[in-house]
Amino acid sequence: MAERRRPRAATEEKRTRLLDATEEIMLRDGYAAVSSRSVAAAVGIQAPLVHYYFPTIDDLFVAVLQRRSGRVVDRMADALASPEPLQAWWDLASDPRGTALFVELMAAANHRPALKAEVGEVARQVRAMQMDRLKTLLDEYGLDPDLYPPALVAATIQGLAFGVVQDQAAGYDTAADEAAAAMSRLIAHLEDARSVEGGA
Amino acid sequence: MAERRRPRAATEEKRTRLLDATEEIMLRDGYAAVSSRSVAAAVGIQAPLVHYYFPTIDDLFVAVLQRRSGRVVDRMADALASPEPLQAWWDLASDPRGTALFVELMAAANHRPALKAEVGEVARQVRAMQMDRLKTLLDEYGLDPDLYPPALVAATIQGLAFGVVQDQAAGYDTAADEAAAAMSRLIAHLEDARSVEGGA
DNA sequence: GCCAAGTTTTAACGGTCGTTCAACTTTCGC
DNA sequence: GCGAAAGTTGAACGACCGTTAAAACTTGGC
Repeated sequence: MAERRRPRAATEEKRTRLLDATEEIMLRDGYAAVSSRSVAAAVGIQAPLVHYYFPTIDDLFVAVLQRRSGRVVDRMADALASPEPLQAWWDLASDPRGTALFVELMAAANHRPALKAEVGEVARQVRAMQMDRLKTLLDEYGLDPDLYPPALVAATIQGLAFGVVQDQAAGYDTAADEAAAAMSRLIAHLEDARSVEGGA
Repeated sequence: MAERRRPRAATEEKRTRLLDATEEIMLRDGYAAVSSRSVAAAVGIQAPLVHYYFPTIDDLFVAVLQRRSGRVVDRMADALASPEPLQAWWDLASDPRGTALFVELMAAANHRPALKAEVGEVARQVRAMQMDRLKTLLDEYGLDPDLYPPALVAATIQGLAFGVVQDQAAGYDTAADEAAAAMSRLIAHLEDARSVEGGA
C-alpha cells in the first residue's frame, strides 16, 4: 500500500539547495530571518514550494541541524582517532562557520521543542565520544584524572573554543587571539609530551 | 532651552516594570518573542505606550542589556576583590538566569548593530578586569603565566561556565554536573594552595 | 480651579509571517 | 502519446509586527 512513486532526480538536489540557502540566511541575518519566503527567494522559487519539501519551518531547521550534525559527528570521530587527537579536536572545535551556525541553532532550539531534542541528542553523542576517548588519553598526556576528569576536560575544550571563536567572529576586544594562541601552545606541549612518552 | 518639565514620580518605576517584563519574555520565549505588543500585554498597557518609554525595540533591548551589565560589572569587581577570587568568579559565572539571558542577548546582538556594540563593550570591560586581576593572582595560585596566561585562564573560566550552565539549563546529557563538580574541586584546590602560601 | 505638560489610548498604516488550497505544468513509466 | 504522479504556482486566510498620529486622560504647580 501507499505505493508512492519515486521522486524525480532533481528533487534531492533541490532539497540540498534549500538547506544551503537556509544556512546562508542564518549566518547572515540570524535564524529569525529564516522564513518560507526568504528561503524561497534565495533559491528562486515561490514560498509554498518550500513547504512541499519541508512541511513546516521547524522541519527545515531540524533538517539543517541533522545534515550539519552528521558531518560533525563523523569529523569528531576522525579527530579523536587521529595521531594528535587533542590538536585535531581543537581545530575542529575552532571552526568559525560551524560555531556561528551552532549559536543560531542553539538559540533557536531554546524555544522550539523539536529542534531542542535534536540539539540535545547531538550534544550527548559528541560528548560521549569525547569522554570515552579521554578516558585512555588523559594518562598519555600525563594529566591526573582525579583533578581533570574527562567530563571537565571535554567541557573545557568545547566551552573555551566556543567563547574564543564567538568573540573573534563578533570582533569583541577580549584578547581572544591571545587565548587561542596560548591554547595552541598548551596543546602542542601536551602532544609533544605524549609522543615522547609513547614513541621514545 | 528645551525646559522639559520633570517626569512624574511613577514613570521610573514603570520603566523598570517594562524591563522586568522584557527579561521575563526573553527567558520564557526567546528574544524573538519580544514585541511592543507582548511586552505591553505583560504589564497591562497598550502597545504604543511602550514606544513612549523606549522609542524603538532596539532601545528596549539595549536598556535591558545596560541594566543587566551594570550589575554584572559591579559583581565581577566584588568577586575579583574577594578573599577567594576564583571561587567567587566561578559562582558569578555560573548564575543560570544571567547566562540564559546572555544567550538571548548574544544571539540577538549578532544581527543588531546597536546591541552588538553594547555587548562588545561589556565583554571588553569585564575581560579587562579579569585579566588585570589574574596578572597578580596567577602567581599566588602557583600557575605558570607562560603556559597559562591571563587571557587563556579568563577565557577558559568564562567559556567553561557558559557551556556547563547552558547544558544544565537545557537538560542536555553531557555530563555537565560532573564537569561542574570537578571544576569546583579544582578551584577549591587552588584556593587552598593560595591561602596556605599566603597565610602560613 | 485651571492649564500646561506628562501620560495613555484608539485607530490605523504598510508590512511580514506560516500555512492551506486549488489550479496548473512538467516529467516519468508504460 | 497518454495518464498519473511529481512538482510548482497564484491567491488568499488570519495573525502578528513596528511605528505613527491624533485624540483623550491625568497630574502637578500655580
